[in-house]
Amino acid sequence: MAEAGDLAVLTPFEAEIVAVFADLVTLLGLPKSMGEIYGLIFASPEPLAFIVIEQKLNLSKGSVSQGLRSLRELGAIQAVAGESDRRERWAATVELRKLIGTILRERLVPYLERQDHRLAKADILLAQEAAAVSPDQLKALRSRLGKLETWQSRARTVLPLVGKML
Amino acid sequence: MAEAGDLAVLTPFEAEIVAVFADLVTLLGLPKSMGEIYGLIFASPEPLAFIVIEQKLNLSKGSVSQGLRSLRELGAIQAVAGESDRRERWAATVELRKLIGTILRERLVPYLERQDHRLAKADILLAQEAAAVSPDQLKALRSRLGKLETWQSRARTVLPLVGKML
DNA sequence: GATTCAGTTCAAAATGAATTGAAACGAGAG
DNA sequence: CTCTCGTTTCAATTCATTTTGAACTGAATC
Repeated sequence: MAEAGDLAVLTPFEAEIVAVFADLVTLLGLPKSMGEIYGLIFASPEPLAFIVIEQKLNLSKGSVSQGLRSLRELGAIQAVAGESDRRERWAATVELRKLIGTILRERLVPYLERQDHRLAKADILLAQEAAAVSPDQLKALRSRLGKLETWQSRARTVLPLVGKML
Repeated sequence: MAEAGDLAVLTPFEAEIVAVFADLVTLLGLPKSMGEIYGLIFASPEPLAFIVIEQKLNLSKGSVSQGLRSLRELGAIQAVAGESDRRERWAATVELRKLIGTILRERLVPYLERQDHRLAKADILLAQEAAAVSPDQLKALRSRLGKLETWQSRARTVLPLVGKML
């Protein structure tokens, strides 16, 4: 797609794929630059060097370095044995199931655990504070807490399922 | 749960539920204060007045006003006919299916549409730029684009489904 | 019709996250 | 051993978002 001397400019195709991932990543609450970097690598048939990414996306060295690191940690990209020079080249992990799985695991699982703790604690606290409210109100509160627990357990069952389907 | 003169302090139970929603809302990329407000209302057997929310959560009038407005727009809370004084009282919409449905609709649907456009455009652009890459590379790119389109269509089918299950 | 009160608005401040860029690093070449 | 080149690190900056608070609105009360 890109010719040798054409390092500094995104092709329209690349730009579109970059936008796709920038948007996805923003939705997930990750830095946009990370999505852009991944998108560019994903849109490239051959592995890309650091400087190419820096120039095409017009990002600072720092951002590129950080972004590559995070993507590596997520398992979204891999280093490919450099050919001629000493520069590293980066290729996309195309199995996105793994990628999405990792993101879910890193964000959603800790989230669900925090919520589990809180709901368990809320159960205890409600029992302790029960005396302070009327029986009717207590019943209403218990019902609400029950609803929260129901959602929580649904989320727990649905989310791994979704992970598998995608 | 709260007695008449006890307006300014969260009970431990309330605090826990507030934290549950603050965290949920943060995960969804909405302002934390919105989650706190909803959580407090959700944790209350009777409708709450503006000033109670302001004091218990220690938020500014501005935040409370904004938060209540957003929650109203989302259908997460409703005004309840004021009894004695002229203050409004707010009650939680406990059907969370609707709430979650609304959030999904407002965030995910527009997102999916943007992505649809981009992928369609990318298809065209790839055809236009086909000449610039080797046949092998072109094949690889087409395959990647195809993968994106597959995920996209899976997301389109899975997400409404999840909305119904939760 | 003036006053009080509940709530809203919006410009400015605060916060927090992402990005930058300069310095440091370290591997390899000479 | 020193120099160069590619990359990383991290403190400072920039940018976006949320929060604040003072001024304002409008409705009910006197």
